[in-house]
Amino acid sequence: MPSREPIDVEQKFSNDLVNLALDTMKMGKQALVFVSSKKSAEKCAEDIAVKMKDPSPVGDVVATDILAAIQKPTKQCERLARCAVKGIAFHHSGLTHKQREIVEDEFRRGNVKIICCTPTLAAGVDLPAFRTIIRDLKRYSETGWGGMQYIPVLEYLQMAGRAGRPKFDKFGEAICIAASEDDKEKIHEKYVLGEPEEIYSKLAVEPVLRTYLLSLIATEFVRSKKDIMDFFSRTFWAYQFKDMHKLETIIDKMLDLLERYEFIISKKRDGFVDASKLEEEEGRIRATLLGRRVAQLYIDPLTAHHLIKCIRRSASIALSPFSLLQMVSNTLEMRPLIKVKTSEFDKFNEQFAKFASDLVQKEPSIYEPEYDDFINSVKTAFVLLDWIDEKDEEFLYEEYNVRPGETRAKIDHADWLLYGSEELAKLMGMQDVIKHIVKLRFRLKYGVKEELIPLLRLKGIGRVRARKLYNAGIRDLGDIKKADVTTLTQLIGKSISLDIKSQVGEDLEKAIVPENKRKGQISLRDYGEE
DNA sequence: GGACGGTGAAACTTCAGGTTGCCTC
DNA sequence: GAAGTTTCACCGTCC
Repeated sequence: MPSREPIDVEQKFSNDLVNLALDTMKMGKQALVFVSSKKSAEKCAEDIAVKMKDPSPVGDVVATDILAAIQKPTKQCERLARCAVKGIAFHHSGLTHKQREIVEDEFRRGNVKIICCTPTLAAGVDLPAFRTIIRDLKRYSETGWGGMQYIPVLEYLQMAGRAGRPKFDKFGEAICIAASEDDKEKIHEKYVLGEPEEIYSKLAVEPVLRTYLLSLIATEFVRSKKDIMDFFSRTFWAYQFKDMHKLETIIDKMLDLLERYEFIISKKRDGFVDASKLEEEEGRIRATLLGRRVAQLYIDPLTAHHLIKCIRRSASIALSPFSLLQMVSNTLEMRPLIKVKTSEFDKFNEQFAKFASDLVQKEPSIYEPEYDDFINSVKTAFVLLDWIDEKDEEFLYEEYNVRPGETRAKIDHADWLLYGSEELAKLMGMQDVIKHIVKLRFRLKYGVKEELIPLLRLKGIGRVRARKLYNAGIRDLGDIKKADVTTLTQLIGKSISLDIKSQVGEDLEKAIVPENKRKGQISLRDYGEE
């Protein structure tokens, strides 16, 4: 229902967005406000919150929950909590999962009236509101023409589609804010009256094509060039692309690349083949052992190749956590990397100099275009390095300007890529590297220094409790056994003390039979860490 | 006259997000 | 390209 009667909104403040938000609340309704950056989402929420006179009835509780969702609240968390007191919130990828969940749940309960968000909330999350207010229809983009570009109509529809809650409202309102009369015309024409864009096949994206091609070969879904062409000719990509000849050239290029990386072998006529099977074997394409593993791991072959090169090189240097963290950081999968700001450029170059000898990849020249990505990967590695040095989220936010949610996402991705590296190293028979990776993954998972590893084997002991125990001189399972329960209780509380005592085989009460290992915990025993 | 605070213009900086993998003593 | 932040000059007030 694109058109309705004009709505009358009280122009109490100079900020239209604030007026609209207040108007929505006056009606007893809720709204989602879409903006184009994390910073803007936070500022908008704050702008609205400061104009609200009264706190929301359960605002304090929501704020407390938000702060409790993280070990050490950052400025961002405090900002969100301050807004939540007034029933306003912001939502973007910089929030932790728990905080996002709280904001979403409290919005559904009606305790949060307005959420200012980036497009995170447009897709995926089912969170309808009476109104969606779209402040920014332009977004910065480095690709294409650069600068600010109008977002696709499809995206606008995603956002506008959040307006109106099926069970509660008969209709919903999607409101765009225009900066000028010209802008108003443009928005009306492009978005309200416009048609959504055509959908394009994702196969056209190189990393996706590389990955799928290898996986088709690895699973023996295709066995020859002919099979490959048959398969792709039936895809949506080919349907859109039309020019099968050009498409074949692209696929040939990819096959060539995969063969050079030693992920596939194509059998030519001169191979050692039984004469009776010659015809069948001719043109046969197979995945190598390495190629099959890469496909199973679902990492981009280009990334896999980079990891393999680095692992090979690692044999000749003294491998450090930085070596491995930088190695996984400089991959497509870790993008967007944590960016080095203009003002930080010298600082990170200096800091990197101290680690330069640990590098397992070739260092690009400062004048090469790849250097940007490289130095960003160094910064990303530093963030992770500080994380395993037990720095908390607040420190990382202050030092690197990375928000808690972003830190978490980087840790998860790095772990996944390290797992992939571990598997590749196994196939390459690089036992030494594996030892390093396993240890690093463990430290990354819990964010701890090496010395805490023995204590983390215990259920109920994370980075904070392990540190408390360690500082009190209780440094391994033997120390736990010897330690007095009263001492332990003072450090980490009674129930956990009894529990860990039982985990080391001392049943002081009828303790629950402990699991030997936490779910998903990585074993270090094989690697001399007993 | 100097310290201090408030204000506004100018300069500078930065800019969304998502999924994938496992099984190990 | 534009929002948000920082820096800086300028002005008024107070001691």
